[in-house]
Amino acid sequence: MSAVPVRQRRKEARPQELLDAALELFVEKGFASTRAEEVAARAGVSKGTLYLYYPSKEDLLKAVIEHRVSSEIAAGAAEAASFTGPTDELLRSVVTAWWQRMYDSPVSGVFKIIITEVRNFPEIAEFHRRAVAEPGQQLLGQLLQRGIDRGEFRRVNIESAVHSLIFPMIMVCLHKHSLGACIPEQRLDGKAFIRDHIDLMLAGLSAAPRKKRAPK
Amino acid sequence: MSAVPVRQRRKEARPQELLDAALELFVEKGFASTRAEEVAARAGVSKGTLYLYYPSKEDLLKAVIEHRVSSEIAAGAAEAASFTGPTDELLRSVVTAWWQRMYDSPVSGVFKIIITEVRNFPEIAEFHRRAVAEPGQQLLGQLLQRGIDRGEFRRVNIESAVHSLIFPMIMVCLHKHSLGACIPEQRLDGKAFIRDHIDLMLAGLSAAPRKKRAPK
Amino acid sequence: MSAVPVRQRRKEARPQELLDAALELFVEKGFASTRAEEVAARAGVSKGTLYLYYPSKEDLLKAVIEHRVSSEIAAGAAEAASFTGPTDELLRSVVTAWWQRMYDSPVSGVFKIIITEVRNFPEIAEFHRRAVAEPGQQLLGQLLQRGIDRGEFRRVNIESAVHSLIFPMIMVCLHKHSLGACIPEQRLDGKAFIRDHIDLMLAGLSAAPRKKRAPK
Amino acid sequence: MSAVPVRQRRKEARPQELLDAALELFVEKGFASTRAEEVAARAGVSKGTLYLYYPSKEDLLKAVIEHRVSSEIAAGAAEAASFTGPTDELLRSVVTAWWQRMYDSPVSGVFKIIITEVRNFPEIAEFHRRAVAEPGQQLLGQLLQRGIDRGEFRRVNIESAVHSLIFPMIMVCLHKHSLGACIPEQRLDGKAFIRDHIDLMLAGLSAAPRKKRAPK
DNA sequence: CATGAATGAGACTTCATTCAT
DNA sequence: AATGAATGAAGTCTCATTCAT
Repeated sequence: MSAVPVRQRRKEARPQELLDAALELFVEKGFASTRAEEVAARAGVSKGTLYLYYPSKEDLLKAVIEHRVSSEIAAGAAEAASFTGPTDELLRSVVTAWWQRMYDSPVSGVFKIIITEVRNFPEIAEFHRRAVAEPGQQLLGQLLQRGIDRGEFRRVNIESAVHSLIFPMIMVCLHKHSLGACIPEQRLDGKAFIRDHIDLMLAGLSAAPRKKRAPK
Repeated sequence: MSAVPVRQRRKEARPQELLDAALELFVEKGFASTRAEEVAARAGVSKGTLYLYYPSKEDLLKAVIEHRVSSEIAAGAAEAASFTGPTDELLRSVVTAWWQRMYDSPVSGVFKIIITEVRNFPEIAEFHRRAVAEPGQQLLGQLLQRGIDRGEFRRVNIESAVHSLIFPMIMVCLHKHSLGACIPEQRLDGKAFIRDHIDLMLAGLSAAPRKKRAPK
Repeated sequence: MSAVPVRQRRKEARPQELLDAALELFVEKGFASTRAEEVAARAGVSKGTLYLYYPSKEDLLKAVIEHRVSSEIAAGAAEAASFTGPTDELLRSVVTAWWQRMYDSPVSGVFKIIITEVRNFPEIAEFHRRAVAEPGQQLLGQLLQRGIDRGEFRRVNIESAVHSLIFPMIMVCLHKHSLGACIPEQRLDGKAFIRDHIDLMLAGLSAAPRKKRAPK
Repeated sequence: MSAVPVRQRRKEARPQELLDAALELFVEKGFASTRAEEVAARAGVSKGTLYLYYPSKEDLLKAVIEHRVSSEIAAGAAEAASFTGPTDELLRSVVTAWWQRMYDSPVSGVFKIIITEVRNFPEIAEFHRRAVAEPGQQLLGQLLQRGIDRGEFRRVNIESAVHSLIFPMIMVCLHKHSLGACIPEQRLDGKAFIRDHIDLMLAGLSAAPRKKRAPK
């Protein structure tokens, strides 16, 4: 109701607001094509203010990538660890929920940024390995191992199976922020697809008697 | 006298050489971060010459994306159409070979460019739909349909299954040109993974008696 | 309760502290390359406080230049006026002491600032003429005139002789704050040089046929 | 007569023209207060062209300082070395001519730049030592030594005498580009002063009981 | 009085594009 | 056709100054 002061003072909220704005824009237009001033404008501050919080556009990029990603990854691991019951249920409920939260949040865009920018900023690779790849591989690997140990799954190559499981999940995130954002009519129904995908995976992993796999 | 001078001899190869150089660099550094002069330099010509063949950097980008992609996609379709024999063999041989050729060639990088740049150049989306998504969906959809029709596969949602099958293949291409190019030690063995992936898919698609899928 | 709080106690010292900090920094880095915030920081206050005392950076510069310079100049004049005795003694004692006090104090840096900044801030030229050049010329001119009048010195061009006398003194000040501050090993021994310089000047000014200079 | 082409091509002359423009401006306004675009404009080219020749403003500064300075210094040494005749003549003719050429040329401004910028760019100190201070000290030191050896001069401290001789010469150069450029009416007559200065120096150095100075 | 978050004009530098040769 | 010098719009970043607290 009262006039908003031209110069607000919200030091605590600023970094977060800037990161949110930067994430949106970096995902939308790419890092190099996003102007620092646009990020500031979307966060509702002036150009100079951005540089008060992040010493350079590159530092902003790194902050954007690291921000919230680790916690998102960790969140799923905790739930999965405490789960009791058949492993297919675990995949259908916990993993799906985990993916869904990621997909619905702006964090899903981070995959696009990482893929786009690793070769320009190799520190990102190290961050990805430490905060994304290894924990993810760990989490899902243990999950599959649990299914195998409990006799629910066949003895498959775990690393490959993890990739078969996870890659489509990432692709849906990438799609959401690339083609999916351009041609709405052909937007893929992420949720339905992931359900089908997990079903297909579970069918493929299932221990039930099946005929030969052709020997190599 | 007898030898045609090098410059002369290469004249008609120029556009191709420029496209190759541009593809490499756009994949490596991204479109916005690649300088026109770099492309020219990698193609062994001067900056001015680039503009003789492509009126702008953006036109060069479009030419790069369209170049060879359609033919790569079509190649697989032809072979698949003429294949006789069990569908799992078709997937294992033709599809794998098709992927492998793509993966080994620079064209694999086009996926990265498309994902990165669609939102900046929406014409790319249309091209992708027409030249990549629809033919690919068509090809693999028919392939799965064939398996179902022949009683080899279960009646799965074809669209979803196509995505489960194809997304990891694309992800491996993306990986090759992003993280895989940065951390060699964790480079994923594309060929082995795709073999495992197709096996897992086939297991999941297999018509063999299996227990219920939990109703939603 | 009895002790006045530090902040309080310093309040009236603020302008002085700011000038000292500014002098140091302007001499060290130059006016344009010194940030207002640096001056404030060196004076132990915040950026805003600086602007409480000086309305702009340029005003600060002018205050720095004018501060203490006039009094330094005047100091020598008073002592010289009251001196009785041979003029060479006057030069050796009073003038040397005057130079020494200047050289040892931060005021010596003002010469550098004046030379550097006059062309950007022409008011400085007028100040310099009024507060430095004319009094100095006056003081030393009278001193040389006294030597001539007393038959101690030859009839030289007084203006030139003043310059021959004073320019090296200024140069040593400039050197102290430029090259001398960078290459310590080649730092010139100001005091010894000024002694030798005055001896050489006196030898040149001397009216009488002279024997060799008194051994060290 | 004919229209000057908008885009001239004069690659060979450009660096020189840019250095001349930069020297003028750096001397006039100081390095930090001179905009790169001003330098370009004064050289008659656009901003971008400047960066075609010098990768940064700082590199331009270094090029400006090094340009022509060494050769100016060396020029005097050659003439002095070949001189035969009384040392006072040598000082009066060769050294004066050497100074005069320096003073009349834009190179005289380099002293101002060096003094102003050494502390910001310490590489300048090393350059100065190598290209200016040591050769100069060498040249004039030998000259004085020659006078002493020939019995023309007293046995003075050579280093100090060199400074007494040279510092006023430098000061006149500094003056020309600082105060002298601001208050024309009080512009010091450099040539006359240097003549008087050398006379005074020679009187001070002279070994013999001397009569009055030879009338001009 | 003092603070320091915020601003925005302005400086350095890059690079797509042009065009005389 | 090919070159590469030249341009200038545009982007990153700095910093003098303001002002709400």
